[in-house]
Amino acid sequence: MDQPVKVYNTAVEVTLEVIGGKWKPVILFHLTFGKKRNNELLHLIPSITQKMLTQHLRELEDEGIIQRIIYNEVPPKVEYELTEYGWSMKELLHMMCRWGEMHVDKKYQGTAAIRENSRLESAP
Amino acid sequence: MDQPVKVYNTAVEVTLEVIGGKWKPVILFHLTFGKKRNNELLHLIPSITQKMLTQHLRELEDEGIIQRIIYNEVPPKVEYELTEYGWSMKELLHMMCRWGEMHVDKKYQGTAAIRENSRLESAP
DNA sequence: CGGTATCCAATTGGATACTG
DNA sequence: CAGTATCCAATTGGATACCG
Repeated sequence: MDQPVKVYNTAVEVTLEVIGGKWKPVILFHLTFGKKRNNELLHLIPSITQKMLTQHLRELEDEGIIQRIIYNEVPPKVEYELTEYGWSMKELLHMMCRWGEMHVDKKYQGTAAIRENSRLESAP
Repeated sequence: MDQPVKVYNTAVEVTLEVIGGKWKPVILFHLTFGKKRNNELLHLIPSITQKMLTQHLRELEDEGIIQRIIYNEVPPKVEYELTEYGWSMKELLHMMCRWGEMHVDKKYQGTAAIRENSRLESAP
């Protein structure tokens, strides 16, 4: 009875609470292409530090967006992957990616670029 | 020649640079429903302060996403609206909104709610 | 009404060293 | 390999007072 109810002003704020912050969308974006290990993510996101990566992975795990898979091996092996629920973010993440591609092409023409073949371009 | 070129690792980072942060998506979301005045935005986003609102409005203006319309009246009247370019974010913002609505319904059932009739639900 | 300016608190981010 | 722990720097956010 009378459980505390949090009220958001718009649903956009809800989404931001889950994927807000500097790194979460980037991490999740990479995971939409499949399972990734700690070190893989560090290399895919060169400017992130181990501390920030771990911190955000834990928060995403707590939200039920991703899950850790721990293999009992030596040396240790851990993989991160989207949960079934986490996959519901794929469309949104890819839309963010496509908008960014458009923005670079249109506004930063020649003065900014996107590394490697991480462009979605015509992909779904 | 040899103008400095900024390299992003993924296009998602580009998008975050434009609409990242705690308030920008919320501000823009409200603007997708039409022009808004300073005071209107303050009431639509009760937890934002005047300082933060102004600061983010200026940044969005610099990016060419929104524009200020100053009416020469007494008392002063200023309105903010999306630029034609800014409208290209509408689909993304509304998708963020819809994901948030789904998340509240699915995960916070009963313990969180979205204020007023700001839900999109079946809207485009 | 629609802001600035200032100052201070809280949060976030990063470098480095160390652990199972 | 996959992290913790600690400490410090930078950025962000907020309260208050004031201005055109």
